[in-house]
Amino acid sequence: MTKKATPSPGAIKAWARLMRVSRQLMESAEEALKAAGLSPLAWYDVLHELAEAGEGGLRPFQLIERTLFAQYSISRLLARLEADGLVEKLPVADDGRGQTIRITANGRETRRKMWAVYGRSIADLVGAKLSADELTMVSALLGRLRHPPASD
Amino acid sequence: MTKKATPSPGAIKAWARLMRVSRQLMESAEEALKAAGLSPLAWYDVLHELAEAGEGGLRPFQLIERTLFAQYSISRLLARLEADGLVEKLPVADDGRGQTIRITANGRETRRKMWAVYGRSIADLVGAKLSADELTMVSALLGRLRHPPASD
DNA sequence: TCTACATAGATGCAATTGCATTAACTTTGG
DNA sequence: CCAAAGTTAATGCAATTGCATCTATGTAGA
Repeated sequence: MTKKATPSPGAIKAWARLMRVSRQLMESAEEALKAAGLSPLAWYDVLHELAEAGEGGLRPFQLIERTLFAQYSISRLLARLEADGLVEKLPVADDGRGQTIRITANGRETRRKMWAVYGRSIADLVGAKLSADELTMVSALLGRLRHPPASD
Repeated sequence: MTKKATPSPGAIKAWARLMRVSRQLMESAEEALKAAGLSPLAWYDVLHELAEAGEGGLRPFQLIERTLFAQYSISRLLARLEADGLVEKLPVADDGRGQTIRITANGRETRRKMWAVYGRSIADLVGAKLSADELTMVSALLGRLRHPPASD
């Protein structure tokens, strides 16, 4: 009998804090971007992955794995990013179904501008609130909650 | 010069973990409810607040304060809950604009059923992953991130 | 009292999301 | 080589969300 149907008060509190705080912080960051006239966080996430991927770009399904967005969500997000000239879609040599998404110079510039605001939000909302050790501890503890228990 | 434009690597990592883990866990819980043929988490949040409030009920604006949902979101959610017979709307004696929302017996029952599933998710996803001390630590650290820095 | 302003809650409309399906390939197994 | 099954990405349509506004009521000050 290791399965508990009802969580401990400590677990409930940790859960509640996690849900509430993450939502609040996310909204604060989102708000800051909007106030600066920039695009939503989801755009940043994708541009960030693409920037890290470099010239080789990424396939949409790889973006799905990395960002955890839904397939249709990525499909539409990429359509908007392309319409805005932030990414380009290239055919894939050995797979006629697929495409490779590559960030454009314009996309990199947009990402840079977004980071100026987003990074400051992170610094203000998290960096300024906890010490380096505490940050490490939070990361480690949250890491143990990953579901399924894997990857970074 | 205490304002940092760029967050430390530790802050970035903690932020990323927080956003990713909270989303994953939320989705897992949401999925479990759906798989059990139950309503979404937002319904639970509201029913929970109303159940705690007791016979006196709560005004919609109080629900907004407690749940952090948007005004229009609460307005529509309550309309659906009422349509399902889970809550009832009562006029307020001394304020003709307002109403008091009270949970019904049916609503309490629905909340109970949802908790059976939701509680198990919390136990599995959080309670089973960290010790009591670690849970306390997570709650404390996350508590320091509340924004604005206040209330429980 | 009357006007100006504030607060409570609902809602029209456009944009976004989620679900289910589809179209266009690829791969596998006979 | 062919049929069946799998993968990749897009999309029609309904439901939900977000924004801005609106109605109704309450409050404060001239």
